[in-house]
Amino acid sequence: MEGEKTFTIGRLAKAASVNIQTVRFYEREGILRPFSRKASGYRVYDEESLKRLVFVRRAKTLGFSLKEINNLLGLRARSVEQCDKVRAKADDKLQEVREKIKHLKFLEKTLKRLVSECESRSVPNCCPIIEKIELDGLQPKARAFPRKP
Amino acid sequence: MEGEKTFTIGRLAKAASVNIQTVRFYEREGILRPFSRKASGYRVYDEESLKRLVFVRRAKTLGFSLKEINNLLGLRARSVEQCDKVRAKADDKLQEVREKIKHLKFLEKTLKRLVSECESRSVPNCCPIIEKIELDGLQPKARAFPRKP
DNA sequence: TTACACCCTATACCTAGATATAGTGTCAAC
DNA sequence: GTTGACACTATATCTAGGTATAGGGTGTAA
Repeated sequence: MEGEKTFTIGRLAKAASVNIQTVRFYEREGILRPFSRKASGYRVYDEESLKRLVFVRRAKTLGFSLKEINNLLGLRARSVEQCDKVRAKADDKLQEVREKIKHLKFLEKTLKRLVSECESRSVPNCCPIIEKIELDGLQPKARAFPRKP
Repeated sequence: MEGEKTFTIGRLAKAASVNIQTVRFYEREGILRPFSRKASGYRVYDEESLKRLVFVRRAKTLGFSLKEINNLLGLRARSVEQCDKVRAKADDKLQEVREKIKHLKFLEKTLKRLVSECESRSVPNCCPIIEKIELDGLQPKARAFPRKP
């Protein structure tokens, strides 16, 4: 319990490839507070902070807003009463994540085909137009439960 | 070749659940130009426009910027010379998409576990803390090719 | 032929998410 | 004990991606 590594804000920022101002910004936004402070006022971070920061950045690239990310990270309940609400929220997010995966897989398929057709030179003038391929299949999506009726 | 459905900007926007101003904004940004214009200056859109618009919106939720989306939609080559460059770009994007899928799948697993533990009441005080579960596993990621050495 | 919903351009404004700057304090090494 | 890298707060600025408003034209159904 002594080998716990700590970071200054600068080292944390560097480790996560994030601007140092961004780390302070996240603190103001309530997303990442330092583990503690030194007498001088210097922020002290631990390994958990780093994991959290990396998660936040990654989640951003997946299209989640800071607010959503904060909610994700706050998904827990301390009592049975809260439990149902938390479970519901987690379940909503789960559906959302699955939708994203589905769409990304379609995009993956499309890109894969584009690349392989390019490589095999099987298509005259080389590359097919992605527009056409892409957009079919991402189609209809009659929503079973419209969000805003 | 006559049954081609067309839209006014308002109908297009509605069909894609997008603000009408946003459609004009996308046009200024070079992302979605109307199929044609009426004599009055009214924009005319076709089915392709709708598909494209839906794709743009979807890609946004997957964490792509408008610039990236534009590049995705423009992935094509008209000559063999251009081909290699296009293939390379598509391949880059493909890797990126796969990374996103990977991270989303991890998030999916975590959420799934959270939901099922909540449901089974297998954990005292109901819900586990997502923070801990979440962040392990999303770890290290020593990058084979650092972006900015 | 007017009324109403819809379209046009141009421009202003807004929010999220950072990023930069100014002025000052800390600390480790020399 | 000074110097250089780094930290602090506070505030200003920037970019992306929209969204709203003003002032005016269009189209169609009563």
